This record gives sequence, C-alpha cells and structure tokens, in this order.
Amino acid sequence: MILRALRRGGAQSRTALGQVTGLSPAAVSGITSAMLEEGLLVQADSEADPAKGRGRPQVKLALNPLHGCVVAVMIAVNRIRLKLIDYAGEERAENHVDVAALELQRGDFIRTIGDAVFTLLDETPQPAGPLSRIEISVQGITDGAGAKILWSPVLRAREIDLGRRFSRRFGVPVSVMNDCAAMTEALQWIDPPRYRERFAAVLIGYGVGMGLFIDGAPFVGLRDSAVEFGHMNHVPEGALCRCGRRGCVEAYAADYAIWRRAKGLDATRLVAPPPAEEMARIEELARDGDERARAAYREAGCAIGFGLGRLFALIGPVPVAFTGSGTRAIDLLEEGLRDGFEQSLVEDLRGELIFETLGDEATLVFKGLAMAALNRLDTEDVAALQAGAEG
Amino acid sequence: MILRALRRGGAQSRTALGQVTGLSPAAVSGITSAMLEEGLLVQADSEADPAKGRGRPQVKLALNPLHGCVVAVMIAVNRIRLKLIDYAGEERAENHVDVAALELQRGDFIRTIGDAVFTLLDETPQPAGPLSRIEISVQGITDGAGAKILWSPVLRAREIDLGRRFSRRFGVPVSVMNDCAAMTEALQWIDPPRYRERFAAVLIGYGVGMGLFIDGAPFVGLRDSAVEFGHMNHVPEGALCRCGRRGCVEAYAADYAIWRRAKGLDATRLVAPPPAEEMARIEELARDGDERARAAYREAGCAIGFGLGRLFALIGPVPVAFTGSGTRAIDLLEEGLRDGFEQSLVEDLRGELIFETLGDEATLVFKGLAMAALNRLDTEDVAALQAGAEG
DNA sequence: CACTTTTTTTTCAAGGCGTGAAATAAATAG
DNA sequence: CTATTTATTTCACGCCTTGAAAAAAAAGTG
Repeated sequence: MILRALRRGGAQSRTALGQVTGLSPAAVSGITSAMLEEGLLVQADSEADPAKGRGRPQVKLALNPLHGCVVAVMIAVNRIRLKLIDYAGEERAENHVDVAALELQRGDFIRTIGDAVFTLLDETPQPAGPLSRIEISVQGITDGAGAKILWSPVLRAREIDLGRRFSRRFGVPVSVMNDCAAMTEALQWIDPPRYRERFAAVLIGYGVGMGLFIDGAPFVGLRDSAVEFGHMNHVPEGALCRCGRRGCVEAYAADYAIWRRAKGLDATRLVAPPPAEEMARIEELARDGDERARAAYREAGCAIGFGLGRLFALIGPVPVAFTGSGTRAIDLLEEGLRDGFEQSLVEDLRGELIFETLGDEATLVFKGLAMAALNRLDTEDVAALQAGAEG
Repeated sequence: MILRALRRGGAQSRTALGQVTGLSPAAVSGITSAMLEEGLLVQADSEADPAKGRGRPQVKLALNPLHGCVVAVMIAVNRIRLKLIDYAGEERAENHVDVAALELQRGDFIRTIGDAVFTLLDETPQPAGPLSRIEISVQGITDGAGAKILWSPVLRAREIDLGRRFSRRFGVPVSVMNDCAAMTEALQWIDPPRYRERFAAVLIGYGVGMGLFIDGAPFVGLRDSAVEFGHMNHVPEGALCRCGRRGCVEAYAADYAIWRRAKGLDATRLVAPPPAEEMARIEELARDGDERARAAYREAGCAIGFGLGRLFALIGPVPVAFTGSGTRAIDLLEEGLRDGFEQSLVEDLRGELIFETLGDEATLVFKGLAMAALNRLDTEDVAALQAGAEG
C-alpha cells in the first residue's frame, strides 16, 4: 500500500501516506523505517519545498531510484523498442532496433532482443540500480504465467519462451504481456478518476486488440493475458480474417481490412498488410468523399461498435480508450461506431458511450510495461522484507 | 471459512475442518467454541458413526438448524414459488401461488408475495429458527445492491423495490437476484469440481438468460445482478426482440422466437409467448422432420453457439450448464449450437465446448437462492461474532 | 483391571501486525 | 527564550494466528 501510494502520488510525507492508505501514523512509521533501511525509499531533499507554517516540517519520502531498474521491451511490426526505467519510474535510457519481426527466425528474434537489452544496459548513464526485471509486450496471445508468446500476428514463430531464455541470461525474472493489457495498466496510472475499476483499451491498427480492467484488476483469461476482442465474431459468415475464421471484428477494422474494403477487393480473400502511406491515401480518399473508402471506415466503426455493444451486454458499460494508428481516422470511424453501438444494446443498458482517443500507443504501452514491472517488483520486495523480518 | 466448509462438506470434526480450511487445530478450536456458544453450531449426535479405531473419537460439528431460517422466493411467468430453508440448508416447508405475474398491478404483486411468505411461515412445522433473510429471484434486471427489480419480462411494473417493502414488513434483510445468477450459486455448491472458478449457466425458455462465475465469484454488472447474454446482439439488423432491438440472441432462441420461426412468421414482428403445449407440438414437428421447425431449432442453437463463442473470445472457454424448458429440445439445438460455436471462435481459443444439460431450473434456482441467502447470513453472523468479541 | 498407545481436542506462551495515547523532535510566533 | 504547532516515534495493548505441550477419551495389552 505504501509503495503504491508513492508510485501514484510521488514523494510524500509519512503523515500524507497515513491519510492516503488509511494506516495509523505508527504503522506508517514502522513500515517506512524498514523500507528506508532496506534501501527501497530515500528522503526527498528538503530544499525543494521550504516549510510553509509552524510546526515540525514534513519529511517527504520518495522511491529510491537506485534500488533497481527494469527494462521494458515493446515488440511491434517492424521495430523493437526498449526503455530502461529506474525504481522511481523515471526513464533512464532508450534504444530501438528496426527489424521486420515477421521475417526473423526464432533464434534470430530472441538474439536480437537479448543483444538490444545488453546494449541498453551498457549505454545507460551511471549511476543506475541493478537490473531487476524485464517486461515485454507483444500483440497476440501470451500464456497466463506470462513468460511465453504463444502466438502473435507480428511473428512467424510460435510458442516462444522468452521468459526461460532471458531469465537465465540476465538472471532476473521476465514477463511477457499483451500490448493492450499493458495499455490498461498505463491508463490506470495516468487518469485514475476515469480509468479506475472497470474500463477498456482498444488498439486499432495493424490488428485490433483490447485490454480490459474489471474491478480494479487486469482481466486475463486462463491462458491468455488479454481479451480476444479482435477475434470476437461480428457477422456470421462474414469477411475473412487473418486468423482463418470469418466475420471477426478485426476482419473489418484492422488496417488490412479497411484497405481491402476501400479497394473493393473480395472480402473472402486475404491481403498483405498495407504500408502506412497506403493507409494515409485511403484516409485522404475517404475525406475527399470517395464512397468505397467512406463505406470501409463506416463498416469498420460499425464492427467495433457492435463489438463494444456485445461486450457491454456482458460486463455493463465501461469507459473506452482508443489508440493505435487507426485512430488517426477516428472522425471517419465515429459514425459507424455510434451506429453499431446503439443498434447492439438494449436501451436500459446503453448509457453513454464514453470514449476518448489517445493517438500514440507506444507511450502508453511503455508506461504500462514499466508500471507492471515495478508493481511486480514491489510485491517481491515486500515479500522479501517480510521474510527478512521473520528470519 | 469454517462455516463455508461445514455448508460444503456437512458435519465435520474439528480436525477435518482444520485440514479443509488450512487453519491450525488451535484456531479451529477457538473459533468453533465461540460459534457453539453463539448457537451457530451444534454437536452432531455421536451415535450415528461408531468410533472406528483407537484414540479419542472425533466430535462432529454441524450447523445448528434452529439458529435461523431463510425464505427463498422464485418468481416465474405464471407461478410464484416459495421455500423455507433452515440454517443447516434443509428445506422445511414450501408453498406456491399460481398467478400470471404479468397481469398483476404493482401493489397486488407485492401483496401476493408478502401474503405467501406469511402463509409459509405459519405452515412451517415447529420447531424452527427465527426468520433471518428473504431472497428473491426473478428473470430480468435487478439493481446491484440487490433489493430492486428494475425490469423483468414477466412483470408489468418496473422499479419494484421489494427490498424496502419487505425488510420493513418482516424486519429482516431482503435481496433480489437474477434467476440465472442464482443458478450459478447452486452449481458451485452442487458440482464443485466442474463449476469452480469460471463457468456459466444458460437458461433457455421463456427468455434467454445467463449467470456467470469468474474467478470463484459471481460476475455482476455495476447495475445488474447478471449478464445480459440474451440481449447480446447476434446478427446486425436481425430478428425483432421483445426488448425492441433487433438481432438479440433471445430473438432467435427464446420460446417465442423458435415458435415464430417454426410457423414461418415475419421475424420483424413480435408474437405472444406460446404456451407450453404449443412448444411441445413444434418440437414434435421438428423431430418428425418438418423443415421449418428444424430450421428454427438449428438457428436458435446457432445464435447461442455464436453467443458463447463471442463470450469465450472475451473470457476464455468455460464449462456451461444449460437449463430451462428449452433444453427439452437440446437434441434439436445441439447441431446449430456446435456449428455456431465453431464458426465464431479462433482455433487456438476454441478448446472443447464443455456443456451439460440440467433440465429443471427450479431446483437449481432454489438451491442457489438458499445458498446465497445463507452465505450472506454467515457473513453477518461472523461480523456480529467479531463485534461481540470486541465489546 | 491397570497401564500403554493412539487420536482428538484444548490450553498456553509467543509472535506478527495493527492501533491509540503519549512522548519526542523540529520548526515558527511572540 | 518560551509557548505553540505540527510531524514523527515510542510504547503498551489487543487481536489473531501458530507450535508445542497438556489433557481427554477411546482402544489395545498383559
């Protein structure tokens, strides 16, 4: 609780921590003194805020940046990006490798990431805490325990056990999570009033993905780390999806699907993913009034709208954040989105469709990866602290 | 924990309780002695099981049937049924009123139930514990706090605050829950190996409903006590549903929808709910090979299959129990069910569709109501016990 | 029949984790 | 320099748990 409060609220005095967490001053004092001793916390420099009133001045406590650091790895279609984040949550270094992941063999793929992590660690300006965790995000299905990529649309290989490989190589725990799941973690930290108990993040772009928070916790399947919103059926016997099934939401709303529809191509055949410039051209066409292009976006919005309606029928209405390259065309999507949503939901349940568009998914994903990694680290630290107190 | 173990496993010795709950013998001894003192537990008669070996014989503890009792009320289309269940979970009395709920005014409806509860209490053979709770189930939407019926297809009135009315009249807490939510509670107690962490109960009949358990707890919306599976969209612009929207699962799989389709009627118009004999006739027709009737059942199964596929895309595959009058035709539904299911789910996620058919929903609903009421009672009792220990 | 063995249950001292009240520390106001 | 104010720490206590030992209640044994 103490660590979470510090992560969320920044440096705080013991009194403030007591109020936020509901613990008594005595408890806060005991816990923080143990944490100071273990090097998890440090006293924030008091020069920063001159005492404002009478009485003993507050001593603000902060997370000790040198206690450790984590590496966040974001795997995207043709770039692998890395950041090093210290224990206090500050970015210390970053790095990337431009590579089309789909064209890499399993071994090359693993080696590429491993080398990039080494480079990042070497390049990080001193002083830095010891590496404590690696957290990796990828589109697609990861296993529940969180160390394997089971399947990803951006990779050729399947069942890649990054956890086993890297935890051995770097001597620290490694987790893999779905990129949309990472985004929800970020939203929770970035805008807690809106994204608190139940909310969803939807990524529209190369594919369609969703991360879901239910009752303040990430909602994960037994095997998967995310919700297969993109491969939820929209129309029986509908357009052909990359996954091999017909009628998935993704087969209407992903880049390739919008491109296919806008070009008037056969919806029962797959097409190669269009490059970004192609998508920009389609957008332009639609804004210029091209009927087929407009229809493509309308139908894409509709698929997402119906999908959300179906989701809300199950879990009730929740705020939604849209991200990804597809949101550049949110103006074109919105009409279909609202249409589909309203058609698919009983009046009583409809409420308002509360959504916002957050263009850049990378920032969000990194923030989420960092917070997920640091949270896990906190849990371990506390467990270690308690074990230490016993022995 | 102790009370739950006794509810689940019946009369048990302190040692057994220690093993089941993971508590030490010392803790079990302390807790049970307090509960014995408060009258929650009693010693089971030792004559029942003669000592089998050496050593001090176990003293089995059981829930004290006289500690209290709960009334379970199940509201169905044209019958209101009541049961009185003692603290040990045994049915002590039952009662019913045959009445078409749809034709009752709000006041008459409330009075009818209230009078029936009184009659039931009067008729219960002595000795009986004091009335401690009333738990009511109904099809439709109830509010999260669980005391109001917001909307039900079997009632004319809306926003019926049964909780406020009855808690004042009977001086005990009253809860209202969706009937499918009640069924899931029952499944958890009846077949724990299968229905443990994540599972669903689907009711097919007058309407289509679902209750969902996620991670060992009932999954409820913010406003609703259940999942609106029946009004999840199946086909955009599809058949007209009672709720006023088009394409809901219910508009294909409820009695009226099957009847409408089998009769070849216009799917964009509503029909009156067919009586049971009518449905039996349609079933017979389908089994005799009537094409339209067969198609009606196939399409109904398909709607449910796609619905489950969409659900599973979100939460992963879970075991499903089907109940309700519609399951009499499960043989006719199954083909469409499996078809729809397989078309709607990515291969990786499909797994096996694990389902079973439990014909009679009433038994299940009552069991669920009883367990829900007794669980709430247990929680209150424990809270009272702790408050007592403090003061 | 007295004594030993076995098993269940209770008792007892101790420890972790919290609290409230009081003491202490560190500043400002007068 | 002293009083006042506010932050933090210390201390005694209570709750809930545990492990170990004691007590209880039966059956086996010579």
